[in-house]
Amino acid sequence: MQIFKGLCSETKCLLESGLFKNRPLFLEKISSRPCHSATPVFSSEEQEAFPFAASYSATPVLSSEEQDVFPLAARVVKSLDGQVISKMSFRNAVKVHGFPYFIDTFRVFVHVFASVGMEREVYSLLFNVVSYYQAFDLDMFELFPFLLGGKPPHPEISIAVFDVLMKVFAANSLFESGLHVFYQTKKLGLTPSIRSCNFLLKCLIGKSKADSARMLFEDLKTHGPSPNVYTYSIMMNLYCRGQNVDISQATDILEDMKKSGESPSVTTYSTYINGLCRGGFLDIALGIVREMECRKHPLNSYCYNPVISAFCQQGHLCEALEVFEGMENNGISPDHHSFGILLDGFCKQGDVENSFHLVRKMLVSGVKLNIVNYSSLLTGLCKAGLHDFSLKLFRGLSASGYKHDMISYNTLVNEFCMIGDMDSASKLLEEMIHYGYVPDSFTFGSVIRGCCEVGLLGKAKELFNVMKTVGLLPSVFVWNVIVDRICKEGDLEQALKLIYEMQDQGILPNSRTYHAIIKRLCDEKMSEKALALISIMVKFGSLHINCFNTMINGLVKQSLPREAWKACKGMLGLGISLDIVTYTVLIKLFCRTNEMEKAWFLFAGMKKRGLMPDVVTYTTMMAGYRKMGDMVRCNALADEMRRRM
DNA sequence: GTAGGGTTAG
Repeated sequence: MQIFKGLCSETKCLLESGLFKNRPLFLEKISSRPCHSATPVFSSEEQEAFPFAASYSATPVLSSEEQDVFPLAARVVKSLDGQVISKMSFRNAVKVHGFPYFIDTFRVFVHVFASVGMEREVYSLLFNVVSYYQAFDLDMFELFPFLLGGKPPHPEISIAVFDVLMKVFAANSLFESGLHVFYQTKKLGLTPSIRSCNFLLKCLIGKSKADSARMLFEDLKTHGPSPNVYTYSIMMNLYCRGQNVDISQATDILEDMKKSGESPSVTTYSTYINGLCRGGFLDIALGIVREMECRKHPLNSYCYNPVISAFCQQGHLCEALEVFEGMENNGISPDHHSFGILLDGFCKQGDVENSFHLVRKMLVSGVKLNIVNYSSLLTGLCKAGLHDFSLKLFRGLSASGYKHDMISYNTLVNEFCMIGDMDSASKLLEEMIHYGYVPDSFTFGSVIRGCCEVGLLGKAKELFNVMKTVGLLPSVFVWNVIVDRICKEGDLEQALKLIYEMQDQGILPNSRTYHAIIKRLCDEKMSEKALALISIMVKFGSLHINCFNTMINGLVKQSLPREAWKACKGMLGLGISLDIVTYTVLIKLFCRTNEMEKAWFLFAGMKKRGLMPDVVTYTTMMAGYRKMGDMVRCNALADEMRRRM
C-alpha cells in the first residue's frame, strides 16, 4: 500500500497485523483532553495500548520539530479507523476545547494525514473547518496562513494541504478563497496540482463564473501548472454547453492544445461535437465524426448522441436514424441517452410506429425506460391524436410504480389544453396539486393557452393575474398567447395596450407578439399600418420570416402585387431567404392574375433550391391550372404530389 | 473532490 511507503519494516508489520484497526480511542481522547502544546501526546493507558507509540510519547505535538512529528503521528493515525475523521464534529470539538486550542490540534491532524497522502481524510477535516468558518461567518482568508503555521512550507505536505483546501473552497462555491489559495500557494514558490486547478475551474464554470474561469485558464497557460487534457476539456465545455455556444472560442481550445502538445481525447472531441451541433454546425460535427471513424480514433456514444439529437431537432429523423445505425455498425452500442434522444425525436413527430419499434429495441437491449422516456412517449401518443391512450399509459405508469414528475404532468396537461379538452386538463391539474406539485410557469402557460383556444379569454386573464399573485412572472410566451387571442377577437387597441404593459414589466415583445398584430392589421385590410409596423420592428431586431409571410400574404389577398413584391424584396434585403410559405404565397399571387408561367417558374425554382413543395403549394398550383382549364397539368401535379407525399 | 450527453408549449 502506498501509505506504508517509507515506514520501517517493524512498524509496517505492526500496521499490517491489524492489531490497531478500529481504535477510535486515540482521536476521541485527544479531542476531549484539554491539552497544551507541552502536554505529552499519549496518556499512560495509550502507551500501553500502542506500544510502538511509547517511544514518541515525550514528543510535544507542537514542538519546534513539528514536521517531524507528522509522519510519526501518521503511523498511529493509520492504525485507526478512517471513519473517525469523517465523523468528528469540528463544531463540537471547539465547544469542548475552545477554538484557539482545538484549531491548533486540528492543524496537526491535517498535516499528519497530508504527509501520508490520506487525501480523503484531509478533505474531510478541511471540509469540517470550512463549514465551521461559514456557519460563524469567519474570515476564510485566515485559513491559508493558519495552515502554514508561520513556518516555511514543507514542499510536499503544504502542496497536499493547499490542494485539498482549494478543492474544498471550490466545492463550496467559495471562489475568492479558492483563487486566493491558488495564488498564495504559487507565491510561496509551490506549484498546485493541475487536478485541483481543474476542479476549481470546473466549479467556477458550473456556477457561471466564466470570466474568473477564463482568467484562471490564462494564468495556467502562462504561469503554470500547465493545463492538461482535462483542463482543455473543461474549457471546451464552457464554450460548448447551454444556449450560448461560442464555437470560435471552442475551436481556439483545439488550437491551444495543438500548440501545447496535448492531444484531444474522445471527451474533448465529444464536447466539441456537442458545441458544433448546438451552435448550428451539424454538418461540420458529422464531418468530424466521420473523420474520427476513418482515422480509427476512439469514439463513443457521447460523440454520436449530439449529432442524433441535432438531426431530431431539425425533424430529420431519417438522418438521425442513419447516424444511430451507423454508430451500431461501428461497434458502439447506443446507450440510454442515444435511445432517449431518438425516441423523443420520433415522438415529437407523432411517429408512434417507429417510437414503439424503438421501445422494443430498448427492451431487447436491456435498457429500461425511465420517466423521461415515458414523458416522450406521452407526447408522441398525443401528437398522433391518441390522447386517451396516452392517459391510459400515464395511469399504467403510476400502477407500475413509476412516480410522475412535473414534466410528465405538464406534458399531459399541455397536450389536453392544446386540443381544448379543458376538462381532462383540469382533472390532471387538480391531481398534480393534490400530490404536492406546485403549478409552474409552464403549467400556467399551457392552461392559459388552452383557455384562449376555447375562447375563455376572461378565464385566461384571470389565471394570468393569479400567476402574478403567486409570484410567477408570465413569460413572453404567456403574454403572446393573450395578445394573440385579443387580436383574434379584433380588439387591436387592447392588444397594443398589453404590449406597452409587458414592456413596462420588463418583458420584451418578440417576433410572435408582432406577428399577432400584423396578422390582425392584414385581416382588417390595414396593410399600410402593418408595413409601417414591420419597418419599425426591423430597426429593433430581427423579425421572424412568418411576419413577412403574413404581411406578403395580406398584400396578395388585397390584390396589391407591387407592394407584395416590395415586401418580399425588403425581406431578401435583410438576408432572410424565401421559405416554402413565401414561395407558395407568391405562386398564389400569380395564380390570381392567371400568370401560370411565372407561377411555374417559382414552383420549379423552389424545388431547385431544395425546398420541397407541401400540400398547400401543390393545391395552389393545381387550383391555378384548373382555373385556366388546363386539367392535364393539374392532374400531372396531383400525381406528382401523391408520389412525393 | 481533474473532463462530456437525453424529457414539457407557439
